Amino acid sequence: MQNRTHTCNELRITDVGKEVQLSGWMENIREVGGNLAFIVLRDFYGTTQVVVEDEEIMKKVLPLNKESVLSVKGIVRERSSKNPRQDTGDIEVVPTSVDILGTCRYNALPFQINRSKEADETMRLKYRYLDLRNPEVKKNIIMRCKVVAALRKAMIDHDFLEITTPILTASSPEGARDYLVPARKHPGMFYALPQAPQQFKQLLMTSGFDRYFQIAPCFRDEDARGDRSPGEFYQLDMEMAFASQEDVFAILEDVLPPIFAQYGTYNRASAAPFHRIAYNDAMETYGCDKPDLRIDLTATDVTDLLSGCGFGPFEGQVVKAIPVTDFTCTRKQIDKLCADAEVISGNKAYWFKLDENGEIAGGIAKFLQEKKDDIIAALNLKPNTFVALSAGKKGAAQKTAGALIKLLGPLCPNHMDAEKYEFCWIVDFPMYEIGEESGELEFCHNPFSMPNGGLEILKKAQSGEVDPLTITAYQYDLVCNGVELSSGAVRNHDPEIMIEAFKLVRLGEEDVKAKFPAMYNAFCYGAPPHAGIAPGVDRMVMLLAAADTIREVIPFPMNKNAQDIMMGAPGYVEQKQLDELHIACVKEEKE
RNA sequence: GGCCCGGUAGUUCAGUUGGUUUAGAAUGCCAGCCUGUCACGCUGGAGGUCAGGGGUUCGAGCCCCCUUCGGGUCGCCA
Repeated sequence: MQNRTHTCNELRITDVGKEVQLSGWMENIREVGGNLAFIVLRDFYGTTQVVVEDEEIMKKVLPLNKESVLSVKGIVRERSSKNPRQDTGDIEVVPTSVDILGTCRYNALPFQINRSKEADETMRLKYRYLDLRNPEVKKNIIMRCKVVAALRKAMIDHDFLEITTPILTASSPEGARDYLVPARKHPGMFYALPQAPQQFKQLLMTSGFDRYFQIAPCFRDEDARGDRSPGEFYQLDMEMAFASQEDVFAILEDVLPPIFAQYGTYNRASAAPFHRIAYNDAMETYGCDKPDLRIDLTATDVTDLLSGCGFGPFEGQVVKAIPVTDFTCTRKQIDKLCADAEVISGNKAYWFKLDENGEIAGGIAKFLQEKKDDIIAALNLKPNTFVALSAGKKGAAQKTAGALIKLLGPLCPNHMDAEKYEFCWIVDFPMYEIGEESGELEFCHNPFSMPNGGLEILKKAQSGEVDPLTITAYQYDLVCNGVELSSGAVRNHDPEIMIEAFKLVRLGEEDVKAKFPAMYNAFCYGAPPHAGIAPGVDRMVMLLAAADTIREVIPFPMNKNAQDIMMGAPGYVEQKQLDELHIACVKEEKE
């Protein structure tokens, strides 16, 4: 049975007189008196007005609840009063018959469809199928589909093959917490859902595939954030054989800007080559490893100048200063800025101003008067400049400065050109760090990256000639507007270098073999140099949609506590299922 | 797990140092009226365990404590 001849966004003045059939949801019915009512019929494509003048049809539709699904057969007629704000606003359909295809049994919905974005998020997620009826909400999902299609096309055009990799795989010993799946045929054993197809894609390189990509689902059992959905997310995962860092950069610099410019809320995106900032420089200058380059503010180290100025919290600490010229914010905004920075970073923020007369005033000014001239010279201050300050151990001072910069940007429109996409590469990540808990040398990121300097530099570190903390890796992040889109690396494909890299963190060949058996063994059979990266699809779409949270661009998102309250996941299962899986649940003991 | 913010009609919110009849508004819902609406309009109506529990007080939506739920953030995210 055919339900429609046209969609609800198709009929125009040129269709007047045609006999048509439309189907969709009854978004609204306006009964204006006598025997006259107007129905707004909505489908995926848009809305069309149906005018009810017939008594029989009126009797049929008036008792219906809004959001019931109708099929309307009728004649297209020119409206006597047109609506220029509606695509189909020149016409209306006069029904000859109305069929009810799906009744909405409730006259009170959990929220009004076209205002669902204002509703409580828990309600939206519980009734996501109603939330998604809102064209404003649906829009982001449609855009996501188009972006994914464009990414796929661009990658295929660059001679990448999309290859799917297993979802049920082995638990990996490092990184995030795994989602485990019990193995029915192997009591006590578990599969894990992949945190990323990392090892598989490197094995594909070892297999001789030259260019791989995949819109890959990734699963990590970690807590949520506004830009991090719990449980699962998608990456544009890619890897290239015989490739350098430059080759990877060139691909993404070619693939991403056109897609951002075409689909983004803002139509400007940085052109190739993207800015490159060394990790240590980013931390010094922007106070974070994902700077928002739309903001032109930077932090300056003023430790030598201010740590001994007499202000207690600066005593013996690293001090960072962020000058903001032509500052116009109120005292109230400054207080909020400092309070917000403290919430975000966990450290207090301080400030002073160089007022219109060139005097140091406000905030901690009284501790600075003695060194006024030095301060003005060091920071090159002009009148009407606000200076935000942070202090603490190096990391804490940087982090607070980073929080201040990201808060100051939106507060000072003259220091932020917000309506564009500004990409940058963060490069030269340190290979090793001193672990906070262990106090010993550990891998800073992942152990698969190629150290800058290769085998030689590792051997020098081993012999004490070189400080291992100064070794950098061919590891890079792609950042856009302060959002980390992606991490990637030139991989360590040489078993000898791998063993040497592990030696520095007190692990031997046996440990490498035990942790990454497939990859290590594969590399022993001749592996090509290779490099790759994996931009997060959800985060890209979030940026493109200028959405407040990542949940706005995921069709069926989970809540912060990793629950799908619509489906009831996670949920209890039948005892029989547990028995088959050899699982006995221990009741959680409450203290 | 720590810290911060929040929970008041179906929904979004207001609610004054703690004190005025029946805790308000908007929207939605229900009823009546309305022949060109398009956020239709007009009149009327229903709708509340002020998240739950305990405390302070002559008196608590408001102050204190506990619990719970939600959001943000830190930890965490090779």
